[in-house]
Amino acid sequence: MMREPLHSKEACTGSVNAVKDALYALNGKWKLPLIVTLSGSPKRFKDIQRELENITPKILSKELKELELNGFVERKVFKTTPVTVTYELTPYSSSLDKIIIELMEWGIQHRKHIISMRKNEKNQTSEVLKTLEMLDGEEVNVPV
Amino acid sequence: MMREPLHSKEACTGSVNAVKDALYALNGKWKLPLIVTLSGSPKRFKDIQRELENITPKILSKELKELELNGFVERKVFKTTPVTVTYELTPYSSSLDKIIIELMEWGIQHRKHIISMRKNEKNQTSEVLKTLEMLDGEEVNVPV
DNA sequence: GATACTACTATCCAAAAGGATACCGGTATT
DNA sequence: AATACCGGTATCCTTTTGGATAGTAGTATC
Repeated sequence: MMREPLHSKEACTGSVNAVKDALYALNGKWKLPLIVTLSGSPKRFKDIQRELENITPKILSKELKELELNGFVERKVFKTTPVTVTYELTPYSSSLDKIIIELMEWGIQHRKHIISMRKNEKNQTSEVLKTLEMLDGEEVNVPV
Repeated sequence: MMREPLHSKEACTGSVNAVKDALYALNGKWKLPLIVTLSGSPKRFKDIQRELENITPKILSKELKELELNGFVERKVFKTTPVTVTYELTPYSSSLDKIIIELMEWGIQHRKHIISMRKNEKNQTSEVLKTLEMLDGEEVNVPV
């Protein structure tokens, strides 16, 4: 299996960093669920907490700040009494749509690929079996 | 800013998981650099270690196993004396090309976006300034 | 006046990821 | 016989990430 080295070592460091930046923007346990939640409509802090069960206020606060700094979410404060704070997706957040859809499609086919790899392999190590357990459960990817 | 909720809560959990699977496959500090390294040519364990400076054998071993379990890398043992072990990308690993390129392009434009956001903002919190320090340095994304 | 709701922050803690260092069995070299 | 290279493991430690729990200031409700 040979391919063009596409990347000279020097030139490609920047590309790797760009990919890392992109991955980092979506990384962590809650960013995707948060984006999905807000894609419905703007929501208030407590509403998000209720919708994403199990997220603690500390984590929610941190994740919202990160999304805001990345320009995906705007925080709006209304001077009602008491104040109302809403979080909503920005137009810029739509720039994520394409890569999210691509990642989703790839993820779906990858699950299928892993399952078919499993069936074709006769000699499986225990690690591979661990993967397979995870396949039947929630996670697909690499085992511990 | 309103958008179609694209996702009913129930239907979309699966999609979120698919995206998470995809992100997980590329995640961690070394997977991308490893894939890039092997995209040049198959390499032996020690050769990879030399090319990716600072990776310890324990981490390299772990990462290679994960890439192998995901079907991106094939480990080949040759019965020379002493044995020679090579790692090479599989044809299946090419399925990553598209999303890697998209992530790269998005990452590049995101860096520009963040920089221009910085210039347009007058009132920056200290957290935002932290981001900006990182902009001048190596990392782009979300601050601490 | 007591309780409750909102939008958080503070402190402490656990799990996961990553790394430093040392070592192993096998072979080859001098 | 001593040293060096290969392909890793084993053990321990640090950093990062995420979470549990409690509390805060302000307002409103009963």
